[in-house]
Amino acid sequence: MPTLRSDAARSRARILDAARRQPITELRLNDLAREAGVGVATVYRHFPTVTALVEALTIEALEQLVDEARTAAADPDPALAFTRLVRSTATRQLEHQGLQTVLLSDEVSSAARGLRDELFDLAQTVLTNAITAGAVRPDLSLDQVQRLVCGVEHAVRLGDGSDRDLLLDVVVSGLSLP
Amino acid sequence: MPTLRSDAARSRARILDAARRQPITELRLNDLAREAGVGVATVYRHFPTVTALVEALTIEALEQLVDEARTAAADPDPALAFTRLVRSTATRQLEHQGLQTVLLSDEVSSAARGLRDELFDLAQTVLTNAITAGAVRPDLSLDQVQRLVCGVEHAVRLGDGSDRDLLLDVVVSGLSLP
DNA sequence: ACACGATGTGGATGCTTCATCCGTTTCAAG
DNA sequence: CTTGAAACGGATGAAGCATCCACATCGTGT
Repeated sequence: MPTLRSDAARSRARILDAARRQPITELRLNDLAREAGVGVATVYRHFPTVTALVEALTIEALEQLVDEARTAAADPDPALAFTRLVRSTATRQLEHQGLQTVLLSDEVSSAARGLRDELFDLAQTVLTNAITAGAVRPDLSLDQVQRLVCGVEHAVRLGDGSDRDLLLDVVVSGLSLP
Repeated sequence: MPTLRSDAARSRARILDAARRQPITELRLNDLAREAGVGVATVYRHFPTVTALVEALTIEALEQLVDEARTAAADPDPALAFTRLVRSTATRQLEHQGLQTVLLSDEVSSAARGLRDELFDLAQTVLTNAITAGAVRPDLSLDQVQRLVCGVEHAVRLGDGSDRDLLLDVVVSGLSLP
């Protein structure tokens, strides 16, 4: 990746800045350009697709999530490690609406893909350990757990977000063995 | 509601027929008109908004769901009644992608609203009974349960749909008290 | 049977949004 | 300072959406 020219870096920052100021669902690139004080073409040059822009907005959160996953994986108690990881994932996904897209989409940059792969590796280990320890239902794959977390995210978003912990708790206890 | 003229009825049927042939997410009304062999205006006259069309497509499923809810509510075992209702709701929602929209949207016809209200009444009763019987967590509202079901639906859709029962079971056991 | 008002039809049309192209400007290396 | 490469911006065309209105069809009353 070649170093960015100074004006290009300035434009990029302005675009990301403006993008952060509006809900991710109504990202109209044309308006975004006006908002950021740059031309439309500039937006499209920096971010060829909407997904690319979303990825740039959420890569930081993804890094943070990977960090938290590492910490969770280091927890000696497999059950605790699992619930911590699930909670972290849900929390980050709720804070950054684009994260789910990046985690599921195929058209992400190699940087995001790298982080995602690392996250999945960690999560797979944590899940396997939790199952081995008898703390979590053994009939679920990582993919299924991940999708359930996305489902909870969806459920929380349908409300005002205040019952995040409660809904998450329902699913976590559903995943756990008594 | 005045009786439909014969040609109007024919057009309406054609439109609904064509609409059923494509995924609800990509309902482009213009193409739909061509597909159905009618003019664009005809589509818009019969169904002023996309939601109106979706509602027409799913009202039958909604009626069926209300029926199932009545049956479930009649079950003498409160716990069984609850899980049956949850399963019915999830199943119907998965079969008819538009159902969730109709259940949550504000801009539905009075017919749909009536059915929906009846469904919610039944569901509220079933939930209250299940809680009273000690079968279900007492700290959840009907709205929260409904949203969780929508969440499961979302999770199933993210996959190929084959693990519907499994994912649903996770949430149901999360809702249940041991 | 038929005439006529009411109801329904179809596609041309204008409007909004999206994304690309290309002439002009800005940067920074030599 | 010169120069070529990189970036900029807005005009532009393509695409979807929903409306409008001139014409066709229905079915009722005579």
